[in-house]
Amino acid sequence: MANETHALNERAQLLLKTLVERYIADGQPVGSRALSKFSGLDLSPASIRNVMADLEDMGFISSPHTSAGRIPTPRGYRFFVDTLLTIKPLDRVEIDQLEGQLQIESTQKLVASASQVLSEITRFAGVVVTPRRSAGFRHIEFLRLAEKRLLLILVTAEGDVQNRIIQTEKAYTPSELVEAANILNQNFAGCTFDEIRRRLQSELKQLREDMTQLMAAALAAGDQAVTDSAEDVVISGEINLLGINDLSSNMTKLRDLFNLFEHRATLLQLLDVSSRAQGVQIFIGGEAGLTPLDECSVVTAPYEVDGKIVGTVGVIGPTRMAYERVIPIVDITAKLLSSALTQR
Amino acid sequence: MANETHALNERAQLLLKTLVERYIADGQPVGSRALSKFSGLDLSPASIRNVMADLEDMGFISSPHTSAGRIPTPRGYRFFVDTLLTIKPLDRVEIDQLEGQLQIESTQKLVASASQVLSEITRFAGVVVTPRRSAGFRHIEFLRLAEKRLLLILVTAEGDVQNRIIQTEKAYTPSELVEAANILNQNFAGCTFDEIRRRLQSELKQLREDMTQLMAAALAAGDQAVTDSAEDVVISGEINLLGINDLSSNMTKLRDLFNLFEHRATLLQLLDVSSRAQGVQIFIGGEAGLTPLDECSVVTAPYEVDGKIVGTVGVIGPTRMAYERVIPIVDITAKLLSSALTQR
DNA sequence: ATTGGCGCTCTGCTGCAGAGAGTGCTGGGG
DNA sequence: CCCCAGCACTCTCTGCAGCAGAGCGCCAAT
Repeated sequence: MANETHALNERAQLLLKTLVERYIADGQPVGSRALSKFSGLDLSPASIRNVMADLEDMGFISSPHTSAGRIPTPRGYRFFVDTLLTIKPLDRVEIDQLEGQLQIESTQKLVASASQVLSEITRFAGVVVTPRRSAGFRHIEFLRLAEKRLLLILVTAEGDVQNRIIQTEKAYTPSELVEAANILNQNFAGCTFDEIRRRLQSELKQLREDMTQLMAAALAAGDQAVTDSAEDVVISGEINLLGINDLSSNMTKLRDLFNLFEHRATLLQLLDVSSRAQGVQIFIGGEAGLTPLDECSVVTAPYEVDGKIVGTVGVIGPTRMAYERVIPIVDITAKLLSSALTQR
Repeated sequence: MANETHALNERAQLLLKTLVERYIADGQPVGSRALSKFSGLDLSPASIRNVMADLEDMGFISSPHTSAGRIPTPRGYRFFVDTLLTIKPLDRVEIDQLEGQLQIESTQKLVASASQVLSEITRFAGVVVTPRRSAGFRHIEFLRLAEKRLLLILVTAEGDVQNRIIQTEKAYTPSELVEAANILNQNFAGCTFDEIRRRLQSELKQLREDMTQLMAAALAAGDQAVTDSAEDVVISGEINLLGINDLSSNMTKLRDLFNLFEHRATLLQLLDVSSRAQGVQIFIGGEAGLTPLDECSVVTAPYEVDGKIVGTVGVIGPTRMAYERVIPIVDITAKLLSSALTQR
């Protein structure tokens, strides 16, 4: 008995597979009768019951109460997705549809639309971790708005634009502004902002005093750009989860879940794990160590720019989800995102 | 009887007031006994019952069933907030706290933080309609990223910055880019984009052909800027509403409500009404004509820039909310927002 | 006009019985 | 040794009845 714990013969596997499939399909505990009908095995319910008892002993399924059918345990789901699941690839039409909804105008829009399309197509919540980037300096521009008010425009090496309005103590002439911009553009293009800060400090004496305020503003904007380019999580379609019976039956749990969504840092930590692996990863129930996700699963896949992993896309839905559908969707979305980002 | 319909004597008013207050406080239907205890009127429950019957006839209160107490009808709430409510102004500390949480770095952040602070302080959902602005052209810049890739930076008259990456067919030289920018900057500063389009069209022949693609891109960015500066609604703290029993007992209604939140246009329409009036406005239940808001109230106030109303702030919560607290909060927030925006 | 008292009504809880679903177990057959 | 029909058992769910609690409406007395 004990040495059988990890040996699942073919029949048991097939039964587990159909049980999980049936349960995912209609959310009701699955009884021996149903299983004997749908397994295709031509076994009587009585025989099936024996196998089910074994599966229960091994911790793959459990019964909510004596006279109900069986439902998969987290471990059962785990085994299911790891070895039993047959995923059918998306057909061309679906991929095109997916691709068509990505908005490639800007990185931000791309990420936001990816998250949204994931939520729309799966009817669960879509999440995307924004790309990690190392903001470097490329170009700066000072624009006169009013006598002592300037618009500062800063372009990072990655092509992100940062802009802010600054109040100055002195009224700069256009040529002074051009000069200040030139100093930065010609000497520091390609540098990180820390480098610029260091080098400016050592060369500070050589700068006219009225230039320093502009330089300081530029560096502040640069720091902001660095902060903005830090990782963040974009979530869409949380509302979809309101409609899922598995989750919304328990109001307190539902609230915990939504609180988690507001707590970006925690979520980020979870999703970052996924970016260390290749390909689609699945977290079932509280596997990630987060209690609010008890009844949820998270399906993630990393995406990359120029072959380097820079972020993660994913879907958060009930553990009872159609994995064979969600997995390829997440997979393809990650790939589409990668290629869209690499093109730019 | 009939001519009494609109005459509420003082006693009836006091009783209605305490009834609504008690109901708001603990959410239970209020019976005659409770009312006789809390009204301070030294009347027996039996007498109170008579008055309550009158109030029910007049449509101010109703009973969920025979042997329950009474709860206010929408009309009862209406009368309550219009004539019975005594609001206590916020004390200095609360105002300072409110003001301290507004982020004045940029208009966007300001609006977002206003919405957030409203939701945090009331524990309901905060909404802010972004300021109406008429995007005009001020300045443009073309920046070379790669051989056939440009970064276009467009500054509107209001100081908003629009930027986008464009693929060009031809590889422009830096001087060509400067030239294109100059054409626009020198001839069209201050114009609307429609004007620019019209005038460009008539002068098209005089432009070198290679300039037209740049101009087209500039106009496209301009249109985008106009679109971006259109009104939009920022909502925060929707999650708070999950915790409200009045709302979350009814899953379907809750979902309808959250769907409404996603449907910006409808919400915008509702909130725009408020910007036609001066001061705080209150919509009770479905008064606004939106069924998803049946159990909700919306408290709004317009905010202004330089004396002109440009948007609306507000709170969406259950009809059973502490109006005497929410009203001054919304009021002050609108004022703080006005002054923060006027300063810039 | 106010009020105490009485009867009425409606909800919510509890206990109970019967139906339905599904299991575990046992003993007989291939 | 595997399979399976049959049977007793367990648990949930539903409907029903009874009962207590809360509150009202009405009426007659003050």
